[in-house]
Amino acid sequence: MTKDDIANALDEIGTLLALKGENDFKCRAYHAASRTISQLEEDVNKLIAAKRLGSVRGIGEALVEKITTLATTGKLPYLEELRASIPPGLFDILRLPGVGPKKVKALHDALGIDSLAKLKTACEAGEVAKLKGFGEKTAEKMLAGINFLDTVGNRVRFDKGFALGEQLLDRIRTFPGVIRAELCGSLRRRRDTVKDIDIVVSTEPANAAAIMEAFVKLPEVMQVIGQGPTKSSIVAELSLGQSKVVLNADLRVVTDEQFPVAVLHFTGSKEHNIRLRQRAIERGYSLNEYALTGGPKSFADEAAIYKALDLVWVPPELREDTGEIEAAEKNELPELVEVKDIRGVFHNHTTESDGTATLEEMAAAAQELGLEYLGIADHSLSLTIANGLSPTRVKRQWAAIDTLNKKLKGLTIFKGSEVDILEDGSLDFNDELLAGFDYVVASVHTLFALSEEAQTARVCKALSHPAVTMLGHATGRLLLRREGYKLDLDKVLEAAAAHGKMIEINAQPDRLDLDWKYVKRAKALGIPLVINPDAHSTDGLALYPYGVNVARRGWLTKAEVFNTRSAAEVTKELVRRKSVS
DNA sequence: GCCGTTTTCGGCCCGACTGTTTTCAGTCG
Repeated sequence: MTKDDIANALDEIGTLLALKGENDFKCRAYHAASRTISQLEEDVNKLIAAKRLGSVRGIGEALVEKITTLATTGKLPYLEELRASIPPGLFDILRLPGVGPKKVKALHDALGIDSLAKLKTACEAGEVAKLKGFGEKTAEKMLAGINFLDTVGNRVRFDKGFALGEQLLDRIRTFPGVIRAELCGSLRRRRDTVKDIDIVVSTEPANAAAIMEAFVKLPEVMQVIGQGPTKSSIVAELSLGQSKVVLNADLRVVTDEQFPVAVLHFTGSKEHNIRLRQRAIERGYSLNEYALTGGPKSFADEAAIYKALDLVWVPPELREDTGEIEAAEKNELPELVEVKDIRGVFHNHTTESDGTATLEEMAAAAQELGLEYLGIADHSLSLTIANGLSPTRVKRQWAAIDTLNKKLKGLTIFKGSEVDILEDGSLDFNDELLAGFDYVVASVHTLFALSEEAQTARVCKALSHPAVTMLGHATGRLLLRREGYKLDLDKVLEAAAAHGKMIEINAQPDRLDLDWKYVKRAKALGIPLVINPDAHSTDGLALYPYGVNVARRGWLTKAEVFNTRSAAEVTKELVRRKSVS
């Protein structure tokens, strides 16, 4: 059982208990434990073996027992009994906006509703509106929710959400009376996917109503969910080329004095905020979205609020309650890597395999971006679907790179390959050819359906090969579209650490693979990370900042990201690695 | 369910908005 499996089980228990009408704090304890387990940097089995699981914050006697049972037997009778007592269709109903566990339970208890289909029928028959605590509007909203379930309320990729958020923000900043406006929430925290857009604006109170009116009438508005004097919610849409992005967007209006506190509050995460409020209470204050009651009256910026709570300013990407409060207390937060620190990238394709730009065009684009070096890593022989290179074509490409390197000023091209990891964990080129590359990115592109055990062994074996420099897109996931292949990532990270390999943070917005939680674990194991755009075009090269977001969420400093080094340092290190292999 | 320098019970972050009520529960973030 992986951490994620255990975390999913605990999360499910929390939801099942809520649907049964259990004490909300008990449910929250399970959800909190789920988060804690999924973000654990240590191996959960080691914690169990060392009898240290109970010392983890939020995990007490009862949870130690359940987690131990899960981890050692792969099953949990308690969860199975809960599942048997709750119809699975209730989870679907729970997804409707404005419908929580209490309403789901009431519908089930009173009308026996256990599926969206039955709920729809009951709403249309007027049965739901007659229930105590329900009414016509509730029934209408549920019907609307059922119809919109496919488009609204779903998470979207960060880059798409950010595009819509920035567009709304730009428009809001032009409203009369707006003093300051910021994107908050998960967009500001740079999460890989987002569920909504949070925007905070400051103004004189007299302008608030007019700003709300203008907001709900923006051209992007599909639907107005709510409109009050200080808060309005809409469903907004934006066309992005072929695709369309639809998201909820909330706007909060505050005075300019309240602005820094409001931005802090709406940046979240919820868990980070809870810790800050507890800290405020310990100091005799009370923190809400408007002020730190009992403390300083006004704040120049967020840092001043943190200071009042005896903390240094925490970068938004770290605000997940995964140790940042403790680190901020001791002034031990890392100095996070920045986009400007990236001096080159390694995993990129050309027209030789499945890219759309030639070697020369890619080089020109890299120079345009101000990069010092560009690694070319086209696909290897067996990946015929991507026009993988034969050894002959590889050698021809090397000659082309040598020629280009003589001509170029200020840009070094490195000779790499994205070599397929074959089924048995061996590599798709022979050792002699592999030795001729400056570096090798090893990736899985086939046989996604192998068992976890086989897949893990396959990747770990590849990592033991002396020619391999780094592991490409570790899990093969496509955000919101495809799960990664089954893999014990903790074992993979340990193998990478043992063999001194690097791991890529694939910056493609639909991959962002390695996930930030594992980036943190890789950091703890001392594994160097490399931010790669996996570019298949000149435009694709410019995607690496999305990988920087992941690196920052994984607490990485400049020194922990290999491609922040200069071309000369990179050359030296790649040569050194080849000499020891 | 967890937790403890107001310790083994009684708390558990805080507020806006909606729809149902007639003072509030539920949901959301």
